[in-house]
Amino acid sequence: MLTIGKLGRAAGVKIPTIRYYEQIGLLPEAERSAGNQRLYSRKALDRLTFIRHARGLGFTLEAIRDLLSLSDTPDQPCAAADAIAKAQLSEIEKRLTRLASLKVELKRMVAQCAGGRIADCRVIEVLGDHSLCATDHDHPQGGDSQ
Amino acid sequence: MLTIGKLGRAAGVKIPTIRYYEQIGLLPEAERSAGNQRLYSRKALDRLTFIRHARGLGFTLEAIRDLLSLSDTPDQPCAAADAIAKAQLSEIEKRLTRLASLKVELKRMVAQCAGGRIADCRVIEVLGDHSLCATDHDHPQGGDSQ
DNA sequence: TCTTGAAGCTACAGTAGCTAGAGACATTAG
DNA sequence: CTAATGTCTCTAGCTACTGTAGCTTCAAGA
Ligand SMILES: [Zn+2]
Ligand SMILES: [Zn+2]
Ligand SMILES: [Zn+2]
Ligand SMILES: [Zn+2]
Repeated sequence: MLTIGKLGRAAGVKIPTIRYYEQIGLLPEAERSAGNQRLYSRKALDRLTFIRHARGLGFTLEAIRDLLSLSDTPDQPCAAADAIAKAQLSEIEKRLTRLASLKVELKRMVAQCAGGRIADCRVIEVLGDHSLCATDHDHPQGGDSQ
Repeated sequence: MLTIGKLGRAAGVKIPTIRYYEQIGLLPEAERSAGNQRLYSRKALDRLTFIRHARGLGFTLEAIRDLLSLSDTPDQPCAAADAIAKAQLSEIEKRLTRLASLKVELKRMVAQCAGGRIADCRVIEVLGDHSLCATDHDHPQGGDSQ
């Protein structure tokens, strides 16, 4: 059995994060020692490692919750899991597209500035007027992350 | 003078967002009508448009705050503004790199699954074991967005 | 056995950038 | 004048944590 600190080091997850995952029900409530400290099994380490890896790939905690519950029913078909992964892939692709166009715009902006006074700064000018942009680079409404 | 609704429509910003920007001091406190409703000048519209455009390019509100205060001193050299833009560009480039490697991993995962039972699902398997990944795609610590 | 320092506990507050809702007041078109 | 729409303040909520305060417990050395 591992203490929370060892579990955290083993999985690469910070202690408060582990407690947070327990609090939101992503990890089951840990067993406790006589002195009320959390104790974790090997299985808990696997689960946390799964979570950490999925987070590293950008999945939301909600998606991870679903994936974990799917992985508890190994005989079911995996279509649902695959669908979650595909959705994540397309989300990432969407963000990539958007970031690529932001990059183009920012590069243009920075390159066009001659470096004089603020009054003549192309950066400030372009920020004030989208019609000076080359692309549409639309504003997103719902953003999650990384 | 514009009411908050007209200002919002003109700039493409939702009403609560405008009030939020005022609350955090990104927009100055608006003048009020006899009936206590906010009234905005053309200048306020320009400022909000600037904010919205910069947000659309992924700048944080803090960066925008700095850019706005720089643009109030038109005779200063623009190096500071350019530095903010360059920092934003490199942030975007960092995210692009990361997202590109996530995309590779996710594509691989999805492609390798033959679509059987969960027990044999490549998606679930890879999520549980990073050594099955082709790249490092490191977990970030501080994520902001889009 | 005693002591000390590290590790763990709970609970709450804070981060970014909004968004949504309740319940009251203002403005405007017909 | 009335009804519909717009706006007001205030509060709480979202994601995924992170940090703090003020305690208790544990492990190792003397
Ligand atoms: Zn410049
Ligand atoms: Zn633009
Ligand atoms: Zn599968
Ligand atoms: Zn991996």
